[in-house]
Amino acid sequence: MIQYIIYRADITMSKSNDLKTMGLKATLPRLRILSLFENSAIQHLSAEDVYRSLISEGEDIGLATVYRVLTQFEQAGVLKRHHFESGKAVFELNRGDHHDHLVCLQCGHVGEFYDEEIEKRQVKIAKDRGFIIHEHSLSLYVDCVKPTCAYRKV
Amino acid sequence: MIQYIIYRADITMSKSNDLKTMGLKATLPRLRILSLFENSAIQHLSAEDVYRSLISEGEDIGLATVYRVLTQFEQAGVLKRHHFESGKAVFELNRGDHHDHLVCLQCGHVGEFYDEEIEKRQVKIAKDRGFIIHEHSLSLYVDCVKPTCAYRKV
DNA sequence: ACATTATATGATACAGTATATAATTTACCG
DNA sequence: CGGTAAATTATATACTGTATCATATAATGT
Repeated sequence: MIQYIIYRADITMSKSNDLKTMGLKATLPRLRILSLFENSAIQHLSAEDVYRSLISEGEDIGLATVYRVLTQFEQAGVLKRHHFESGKAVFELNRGDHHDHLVCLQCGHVGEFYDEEIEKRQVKIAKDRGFIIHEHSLSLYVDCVKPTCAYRKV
Repeated sequence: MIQYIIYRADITMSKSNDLKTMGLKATLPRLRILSLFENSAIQHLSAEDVYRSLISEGEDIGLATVYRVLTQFEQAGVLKRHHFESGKAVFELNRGDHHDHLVCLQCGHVGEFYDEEIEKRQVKIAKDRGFIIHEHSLSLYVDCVKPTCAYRKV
């Protein structure tokens, strides 16, 4: 019992200010979800992934809450939402940078890359057609050829 | 009555061989859907778009059939399926070329572009990381600045 | 042409992802 | 602490898409 109090206090100490500065109450589900993204080895998680992960840790959290919090975090700029070909949205921590994705069709692993030249040409292509780029989505769907391809299936 | 026969015969004449060469029976729903994509001013249509369009033309078609036929056409290489941010899949005629998309967030209009340099760099990026590109998806989400932005909302 | 046979269709039920509702619980602040 | 406003939970409900199965249709052989 005492350990639980300490654990919870620890999380609250380190993260509640982050939540408050984005205008959100520092509730336990929000702290748990934020911690999960910061500590998980897997960067890209679906709502279902988050839900299952917290349930398996013994948290009493609802799926609706997960969806709601993920959307709030996205709006607050803490998470980024991506739509890959799976049909379900995946989320990752927004570390301030921009990058595109490289998704292995064999193992589901999601890698990241950034190419200055591609970025420039995208802006030019849109501009030449009379548009202003709001955002873009570039995903390369690949087949691993490395023996290291043994990641968890997303 | 004679006009109807002529119309139907006309479609059957021109398109049924196309369907047969892909191992599909030349049924009326398939001919209708193929015609729709070939004649529609809007290139990118969702399953719901196709269904509504055919219903409004007086066709007695089921939504399940539309989904089934669209998937068959995709597998046969007649259509290409895309997942934009809307969450629902859209289809377009596969004219053999490759192109990427430029989606206006204001009006939903979908434009196309192709950039040789971007294509090359994508291949190189994947190769450098030990992957072979299977396919890729690049979509620019833009805000129209042209007064001509008055297309139908997707 | 017609009958046969294999396939396709369409209504419905169902699966999966995501959101809306409303009663209960929780966090915040004096 | 205690009051209040907001968040959570479970449930119901959208919405996209697929599976099922009885009926209808197209291709094939005579």
